[in-house]
Amino acid sequence: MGKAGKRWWLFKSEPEEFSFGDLLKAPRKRTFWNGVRNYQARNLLRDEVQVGDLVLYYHSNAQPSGVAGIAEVVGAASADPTQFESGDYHEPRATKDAPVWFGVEVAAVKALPRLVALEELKASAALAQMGVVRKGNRLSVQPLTQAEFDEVVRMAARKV
DNA sequence: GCCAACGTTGGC
DNA sequence: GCCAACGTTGGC
Repeated sequence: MGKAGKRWWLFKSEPEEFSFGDLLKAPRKRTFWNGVRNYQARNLLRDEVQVGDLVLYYHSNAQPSGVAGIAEVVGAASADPTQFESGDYHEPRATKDAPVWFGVEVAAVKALPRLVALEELKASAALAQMGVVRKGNRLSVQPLTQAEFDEVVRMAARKV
């Protein structure tokens, strides 16, 4: 932990659950990124994602799926409160002293001028290594290179 | 709704 | 520790 320098990430969210538009409408355009229940994604949130990092906000299970906006990490990892509540996100093994699941606070930076669909991401040679275009990659928190992040932003600025 | 890909669980 | 069964993700 305690890395130097900004990093770049892609966070997936189903827009029916919480879209980028919902984030823009949220108080102070912020939300706590909760509900991650995958250990690899949790480890990234807990150990790697830092305040100041930039996030591509990806809509999954959407028509079409793709990158909708840019967000920024504004709060360091803390226990996901939903693990202590009853319901789908409850985690019986979690205690306040030893939480199992973590989240970070994110804030909307801006919507992209247009959604960059998964189909376009797949068609870009520059993005061939990006996790989301690779078959079977279901991680909801994925690291990006700065070049990948910048390329998606550039694509969004171009007409289709 | 289908199903491929992957993660998790649990019997042994 | 192996691995089959099961559950989930997410594109299509």
